[in-house]
Amino acid sequence: MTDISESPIGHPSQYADPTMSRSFAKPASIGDVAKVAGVSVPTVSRVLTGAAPVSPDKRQRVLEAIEELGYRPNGAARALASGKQKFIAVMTSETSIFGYSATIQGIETAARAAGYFVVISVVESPTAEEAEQAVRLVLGQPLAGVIVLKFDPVGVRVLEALPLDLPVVAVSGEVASDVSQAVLDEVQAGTDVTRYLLDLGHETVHHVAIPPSREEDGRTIGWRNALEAAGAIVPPVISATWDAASGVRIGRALAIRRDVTAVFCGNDEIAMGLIAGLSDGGARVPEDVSVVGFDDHPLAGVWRPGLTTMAQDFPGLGRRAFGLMAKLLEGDREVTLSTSLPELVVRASAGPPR
Amino acid sequence: MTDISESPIGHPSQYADPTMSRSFAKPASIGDVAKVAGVSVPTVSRVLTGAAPVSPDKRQRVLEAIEELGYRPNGAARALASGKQKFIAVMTSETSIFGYSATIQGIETAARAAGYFVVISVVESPTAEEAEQAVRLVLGQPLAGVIVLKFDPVGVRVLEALPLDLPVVAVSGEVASDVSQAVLDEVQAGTDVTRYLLDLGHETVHHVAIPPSREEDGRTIGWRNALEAAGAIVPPVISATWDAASGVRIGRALAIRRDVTAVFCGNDEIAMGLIAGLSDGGARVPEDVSVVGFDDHPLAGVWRPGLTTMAQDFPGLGRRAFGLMAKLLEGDREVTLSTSLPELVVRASAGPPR
DNA sequence: ATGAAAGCGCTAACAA
DNA sequence: TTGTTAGCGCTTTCAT
Repeated sequence: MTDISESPIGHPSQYADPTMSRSFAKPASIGDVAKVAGVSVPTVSRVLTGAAPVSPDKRQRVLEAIEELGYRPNGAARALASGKQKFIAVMTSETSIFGYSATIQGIETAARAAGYFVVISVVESPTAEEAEQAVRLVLGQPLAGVIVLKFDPVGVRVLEALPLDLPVVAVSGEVASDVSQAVLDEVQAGTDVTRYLLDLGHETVHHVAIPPSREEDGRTIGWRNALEAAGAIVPPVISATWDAASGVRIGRALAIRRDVTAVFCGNDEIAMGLIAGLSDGGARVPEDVSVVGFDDHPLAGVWRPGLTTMAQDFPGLGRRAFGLMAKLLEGDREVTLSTSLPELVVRASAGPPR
Repeated sequence: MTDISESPIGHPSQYADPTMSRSFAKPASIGDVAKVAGVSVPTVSRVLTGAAPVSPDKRQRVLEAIEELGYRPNGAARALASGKQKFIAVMTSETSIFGYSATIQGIETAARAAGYFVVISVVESPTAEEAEQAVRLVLGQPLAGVIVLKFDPVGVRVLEALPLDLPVVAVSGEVASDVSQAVLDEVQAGTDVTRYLLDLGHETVHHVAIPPSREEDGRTIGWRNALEAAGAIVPPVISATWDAASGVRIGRALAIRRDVTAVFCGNDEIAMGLIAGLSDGGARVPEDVSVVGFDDHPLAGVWRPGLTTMAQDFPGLGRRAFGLMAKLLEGDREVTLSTSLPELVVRASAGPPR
């Protein structure tokens, strides 16, 4: 394994005093500032928050005192006294997978613009107990609201465990009627890609599915709908994991089958893996097999052949989710649904059947 | 562009009362619980925190009251009274790029295990003003400490703006002596990959660099060291952006040059782009040009040819960073440095020169 | 084991 | 414009 070394790299002289060495000095409080500036505590508070006007000279003295003492307001006290919290928790099973991280990024961008911070709460397993435990821990923190990423069963469990007497927004997944929700119309999108492949001349389309959030994910449902509407046979769903390597394995297995000419993959990582596995097995893409992905991963355009895929605007999804949260934060309790439709990006991995 | 629809999806009957419809009801406090349970406030606190023993019957009554009222402790009040905060801010310029998100994931995992939550603070531009503003905002929140991702100039600025009278840990970048820091030995790693290519028989190695954190990043320095030590000529550094597409452009340009037989890329996305560009330009990898990457991106093994790369343990880096934070949180002010060495993963994208 | 009292650092309501 | 007085909801002494 990797070597890891750990070593002290210096003892700054200001910490040489043994009485100081074990903890950080107690920070200056608003009272200290008031004393140094020769004003009352609320006056300091007023220059800090701008809640009320302060005469120029006092304001100046306060500012100097703050500078001199290196004063920083205590967030906990502020939150307690004002009743306003600035943290939005994002509860999710994942932070690294493309769709998740891009969505979180969108939430963060919108939250920051509104003066809020995003707190990450990862819940690993989709059991009711773990969801409840995570919710209890999270709600014990000073939070303004919670956004749940419901791309998978973990999100479903978390949302079930969450009391609805505080601002809650769900992202993606099945639409519920009691919570504001930002979603992508994956059913329609799944139908659209499948239709695209059918229109290219393929007799049917095989589907490699991502792990579903409940019974079946929207992409899979859309795929089935399109096939049935076209009177095409509906082949059994092939299940993959979130990992690209599972796509490789499936691709190798598919390479020897003459009956598969078009494959719709539940996401781009799987599609890229599938293409690799297919070519490992001697099948050419798109000449022998057409492959389309889902999401428009940053590497989809760099892949060879360029991956045709359904572009999902995850950052936009995240921003819309925060938009719904912002409404709740303002006191508007109306439950609203924000939907957007993914768009096909045509590159080179799909074409007419051989 | 994408269609976005937004619509109300229901007005739950319990909110029909107009007096309730514009805000959430005031939550139960510990005093309410005490009243219902017929005990004192501190007793409720004791069953909540476990700070002191409580008789079984009172504990039971308290638990029932909590359940009945749907009581949840107020995090801000708790933080203020106890002086203990549970949030660790991670200040970074990015959350989606592989190295960043994998590191944050490692921090989160370790933090969660220790009962802490990660707050994301994104700083977009590497100016002193923006860094100071971001620091001011972040430090106005109830935080236990701050971890700075110093992969780039933004991190450098943020660290400069950060007062050191609270727990601060830096991740990666140049080693400073006044802050605990978790790093990967990128200089050594850069030397190692370059050496690997040289040993394969290449006369020299070209380098496509990622945006550097200050003057030059460690990977580039290591590359130069190896070349100089071997007496090889040092070609000019080729600069790329974080984007894989920049690798494609560079690859196309490089495809027509006979003098480049080996290229060391600053990260895997660029390497994948480079391979795509090279093959677009008619050059074969590794027959005509050997390419190695850096990081071991999740798709590196799925790429064709499989990408030879320096594997960086980002989640481990994040965990080590939190480990240093945990020491500071316990009051140990010793400034320590934790270093680990990336390891070469040999796949198929590099070989002997033609 | 339990309660009374004090106080964490700040903002809000009220006078002046 | 400013200061005084009260809390915010919890934890922490300190008695008992």
